[in-house]
Amino acid sequence: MHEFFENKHFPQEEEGRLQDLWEQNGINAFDLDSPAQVYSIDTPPPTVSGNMHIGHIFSYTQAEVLARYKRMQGLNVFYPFGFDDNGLPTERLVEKQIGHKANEFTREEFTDKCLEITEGYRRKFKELWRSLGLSVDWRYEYSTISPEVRRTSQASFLSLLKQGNAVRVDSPTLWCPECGTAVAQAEVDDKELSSSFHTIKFTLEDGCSVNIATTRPELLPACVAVFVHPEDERYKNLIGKNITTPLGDTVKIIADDAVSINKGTGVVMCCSYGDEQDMKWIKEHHLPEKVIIGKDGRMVDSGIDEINGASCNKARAIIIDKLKTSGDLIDSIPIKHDVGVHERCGTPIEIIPIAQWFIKIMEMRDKLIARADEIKWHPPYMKERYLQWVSNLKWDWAISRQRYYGVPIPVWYSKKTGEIIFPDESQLPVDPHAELPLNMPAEHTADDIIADSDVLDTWATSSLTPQINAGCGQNADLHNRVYPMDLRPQAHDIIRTWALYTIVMSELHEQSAPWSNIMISGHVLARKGEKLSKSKGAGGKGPESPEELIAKYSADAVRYWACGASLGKDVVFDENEILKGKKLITKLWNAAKFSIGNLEDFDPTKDMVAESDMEPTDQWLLLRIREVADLMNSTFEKYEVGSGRQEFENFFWKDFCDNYLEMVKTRLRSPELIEGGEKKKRSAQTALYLGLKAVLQFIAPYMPHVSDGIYQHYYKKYEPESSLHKTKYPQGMEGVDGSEHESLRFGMNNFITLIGNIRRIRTTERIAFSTESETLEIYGPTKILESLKPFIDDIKGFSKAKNIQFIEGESFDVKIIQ
RNA sequence: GGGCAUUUAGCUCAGUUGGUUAGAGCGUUCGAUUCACAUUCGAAAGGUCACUGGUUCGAAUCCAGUAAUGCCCACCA
Repeated sequence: MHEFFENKHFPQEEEGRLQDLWEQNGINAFDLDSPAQVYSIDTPPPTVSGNMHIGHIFSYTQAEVLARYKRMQGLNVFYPFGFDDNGLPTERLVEKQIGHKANEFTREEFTDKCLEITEGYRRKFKELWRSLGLSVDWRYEYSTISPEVRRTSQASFLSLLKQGNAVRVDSPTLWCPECGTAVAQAEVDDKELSSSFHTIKFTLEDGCSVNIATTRPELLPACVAVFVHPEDERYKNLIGKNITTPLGDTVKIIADDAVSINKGTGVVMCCSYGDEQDMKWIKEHHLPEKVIIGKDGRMVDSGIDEINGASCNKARAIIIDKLKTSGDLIDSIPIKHDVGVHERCGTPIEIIPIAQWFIKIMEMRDKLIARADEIKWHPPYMKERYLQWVSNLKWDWAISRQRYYGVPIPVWYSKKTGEIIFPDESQLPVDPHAELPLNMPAEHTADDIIADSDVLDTWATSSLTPQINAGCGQNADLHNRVYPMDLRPQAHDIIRTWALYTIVMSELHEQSAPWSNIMISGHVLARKGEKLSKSKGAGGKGPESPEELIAKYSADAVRYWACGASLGKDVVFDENEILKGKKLITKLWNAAKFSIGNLEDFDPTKDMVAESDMEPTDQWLLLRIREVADLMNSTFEKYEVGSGRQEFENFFWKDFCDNYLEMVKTRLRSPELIEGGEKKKRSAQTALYLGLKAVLQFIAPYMPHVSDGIYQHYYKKYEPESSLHKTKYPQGMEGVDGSEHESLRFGMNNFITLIGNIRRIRTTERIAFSTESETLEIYGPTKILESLKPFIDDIKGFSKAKNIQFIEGESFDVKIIQ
C-alpha cells in the first residue's frame, strides 16, 4: 500500500500542503473566458476591528461549502474576498491600540497609523482564511480603503448627488457625542438604562401650577412649548394659554393628539431636541429652536452658567438641585427605560441640528420592498425582518460622518456663493483637503473654496460590494458576467444595514436587485443568550480563538462544526461538535485505508466490472450513492448545508462503513471460499473504487483537505482531474428507472434487517463476532427468503456460517446453530 | 405594544408534502473487538413531541388559542 496510508490518521500538516496545491493549480480560480455558467458570490468583507472569532468562521464556512459544491456542479464560481478596513470600527481599533484618540493627531498622521495597523490585521485575517481552506480567488482581493474602492465609492456618491438622491440637509440629526459624528438610524441600538422620572411644576399666568413629568430636566432651558391632548378634560381650557417654566421662560400650551393622556401627568414639554417627537412638533408648529447641547454632548448656550460646559448627566443633577431648592420639583421616581445608544460605543444618542448628507431612502421604500420579492431569502422568514425594518424606517440614510479615516466626501463648497463644487471624474479618488478641483469655478481661487471635512459612512462603501467585486466599474466584461450576483451570504444582525444598503445602491445605480439569493446565518453564542465577545480568548469564559481551534483539531474539523446548525439559527458553541468532526475525519481516513488496501491488486483502467454484471450488494451501493446525491442536491438547493452534512453522515457511517464494508469483507479477502469468487471480488473492488470516490466527493465541500488528500494519494493516478475539487459531483437518479431497483432495495432491506438480527443474537447469546458457526437458519415468508437468495455469498461471509438454510415461516427470524 | 423564531430523550438537535412502533449524536448501562478504526461495532434504558381545543379514519406535523424562551423593532413626556 502507498506509504501515505500507513499513517494512523490523516496527517494534519497535509492541510497546508493541499492549500498551496489548490492555489498553484488554480482550483479556486474564476475563469472569465469560460463559457460555463457563472455562480458569483458577494462575500462579506470582514470589518477590521479586532481579532476574528469563531463567529466569523461559522458564517463564512457555510458560504464556502456552497462555493465548493457549486464548483463541483461544473459552475464557474466567482468567489472574491475583501476587507472592510476603514470607518469608525477601524478607527476605534486603532485608537485602542495606540492609546490615543484620533483628534490628537492630524488627519494625515492618524490615517498613516490606521493604514499601518490595519495592514497587519489584514495579513493575519487572510492567513486565517487560508488556513481554514476558504476557496476564494485571491486575485480579486480588495480592501475598502484602497484607491480603486475609494474611487468607486466617491463616484457612487457623485452620481447619486447628480441624480438628486444624495442631498445635503440642514436639519436635526442623530448624533453620537462620544464619537463626535452623525449616525444612521440603523446604528442606534436600544439599551436599558436607569433614570428618574421627575415631575416639575410649571406656572400659568393666573398663578396656578401645572405639573409636567420628564426624564430629561436638563433640557428645561430648551423648552419651546408645552403640549396636551386636545380631548383631555383636565387641560382643555388651557390650550392656547401661556405657561412659564421654573427657569422663567414663557411658552405656549399647544394641543396635539400625539400626547398620551395617561402618560406622566398628561402634559409634555417640547424641547429642542429631546426626541423625534420634539422634532416633529417643532417643525409642524413652527416653533423656535433652542440648541443647548453641543457636538461634544456638553451643554452650551443654555442661559444657565452653572450647566454650560457640563455633560448632560451632570447638568441634569444641577438642574434637579436647583428645582429642589426652588420647590419646583414635585417628585422623582427612579425608573429603568430603554434609551437609543450608538451601537459602537453605547453612548446615548442626541438629536442635534447639523447639516449632513443623506441618501433619500424614505421615498423609495416601495421599491426596496418590491426588490425583496426578486430575491430568494434563505431561510425565507428572514425576509420578514427586512420588510419590517424598511416599512418602519423613519430617517433617510445619513451618510456623512465627522470622522477621519474613511472615504472623504468628494466635494468643496464656495465661500462666496455656497455652491457645491465637484471634482472631475478623472480626479477620483480625491482628498478634497489635499487637492483642488480640476474645474475651479469662475472667479474662485484656492482661498475661496472650502473642502467638505466629512467622510462617508463605511456602509456607503461596503454596500457597493457587488459593484466593487464586479471590477469597480472598470471591467465591463466582468460586470456583465458576475452581476447581479448569485449569492449574498451574511449574518442576520446586518440585514438592516448591509443587506438593505446594498439593495439601495443597486436600485439607484443599476435599477436591479443586487443578487438572486441571500443566505443568512445565525450567531455563535458563548453560552445560552450570551453573545461571543471578541475579548474572550483562551483562558477566558469564551471559546478559544479560531487559530487555536484549527491547530488543535484541524481546519476540516472546525469546518464540520460550522456546518452543523440550521441556516439562520444561533448556536451555542460546543467544542464537542468539533471533536465529532475530528472523529469523522478519522473514520474517513480508516474507511479509505481499508478500501484502498483492498484495491491493491485492482487496476481501474482494466478490471472494472460493468454495473449490470455486479453482485447485488455492490449494485445497491451504487444505487444508494445516486439516492444520496439527490438528497444532497436538494438540501444544497435550499442552502441548508447543515442537513446535507447530516445526510452524508448517515450514508457514510451506516450504509457505507457499518453495512457495506462489513458485507463485502469476506468476498474481498477470501474469495477462494466462494464459488466464482475472483469475479465476485472484482465486482466488490469496482464498487469500492467508485463508492469511496463518491464518499470523498460528497464530503469534499465540507472537508476539502482529508477528502482531496486521499484523492491525491490514490485516485489521481487513475483519474483525469488533478484534484477532487475539479471532479464532477456524483450523479443522482436522473435518467435512471428507479422501479428496476425495487427488488434490489427490498432484498437489501431484508439483508440489513438480517444483519441486525444476527448482531442482536450475538450480543444476547454472547457469541464473539469472530466465531464461526455451523449453520445459519433464516426463517420467513417465501417473498423475503427469495429476496435474500441473491445475497447468499455475502450473508455467508458476514455471518461466518458454513451453511445457510432458508426455512419457510410466518415471521422473519434467524437462528445461529453452532 | 408589533413582527419573527423556538419549545421533541438527561444534554444538543433532526423530523421533507399528516400515515405503522417518533429518530440521531453526546451522556448512561451492558457486551464484543486489537484481522480499516488515537478504538470501533452492537445492544439496552430513556419521550404525554410545551399546554388546550379543533379538522381527520389517522396529528410532533394542519388550524385556532394559551404559556414560556430568544431575536428584531417600536415606545421611551
